[in-house]
Amino acid sequence: MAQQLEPHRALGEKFESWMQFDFDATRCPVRNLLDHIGDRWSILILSALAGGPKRFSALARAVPDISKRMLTQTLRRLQSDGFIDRDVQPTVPPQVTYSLTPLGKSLAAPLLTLIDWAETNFASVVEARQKMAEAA
Amino acid sequence: MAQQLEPHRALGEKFESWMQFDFDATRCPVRNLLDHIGDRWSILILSALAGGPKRFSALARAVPDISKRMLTQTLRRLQSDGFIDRDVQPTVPPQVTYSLTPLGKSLAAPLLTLIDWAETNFASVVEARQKMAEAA
DNA sequence: CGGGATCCACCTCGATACTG
DNA sequence: CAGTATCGAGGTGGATCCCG
Repeated sequence: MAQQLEPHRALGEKFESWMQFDFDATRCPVRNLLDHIGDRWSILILSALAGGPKRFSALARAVPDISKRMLTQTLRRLQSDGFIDRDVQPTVPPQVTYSLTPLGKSLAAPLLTLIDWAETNFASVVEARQKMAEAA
Repeated sequence: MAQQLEPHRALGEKFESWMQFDFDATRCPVRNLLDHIGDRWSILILSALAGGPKRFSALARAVPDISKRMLTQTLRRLQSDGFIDRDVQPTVPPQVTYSLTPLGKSLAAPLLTLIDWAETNFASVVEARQKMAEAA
């Protein structure tokens, strides 16, 4: 067990040709995480919830261009992964509040680090892209 | 300028119905970054290069289940985004070495933080998922 | 060795309509 | 308010073959 957990940093000499071995991405922690929250919406939802519990409609406003379909789907996924809690108040109309679990909060920390990077370095990124475009 | 840069954390009261305003994801730093490196491979490539410059075939070994097509495509993208440099030695056979630019290195830092999280919390994640599955 | 070009299967995702 | 159901376009990405 735990035999092949980090092939992408330990460059092996055991692989000779193109991709002929049984690499299982689901057993690699990084790949596994990325396969679950590496889509377009999960990180956004998690970071929105990092500010505190929010209702379905509040999340929809926080991520303006997400559809109800994708919001629901993403929330279900994050819930089944143990990152968020879903609290339903059976009132009329119903109120459903989502919040981070302890595990979710722990994940949100490095995510917010990444978000901070994006915000503070956005100008540099745009500038770099323009320079690369000019060099064409 | 910079008028609507972070709608997903500042929950506004200015949005009343479903998605009828001109939100441009490319102008949001977080969305912009995610749209560029939020695919299945970019983060893996960047983290592989964080360990130092590597050649094409070395990267292919580092990310075992990527195809040449996707590796090339991802590298081109990261290059045109200013995250990596491409150095071609016109020998026979050719040697092409990729390395992080300063901007790429700066991005790699928060990425490695995330990767660390994945590796140290993998067991907890698996455990959480099993508990959620049982509760079905 | 390090690609490029082409073809095509999947499958994610948005749009739309309906519901308790 | 907070979803579910269905349909269909589009884009991602794998497979394969070729090249300097």
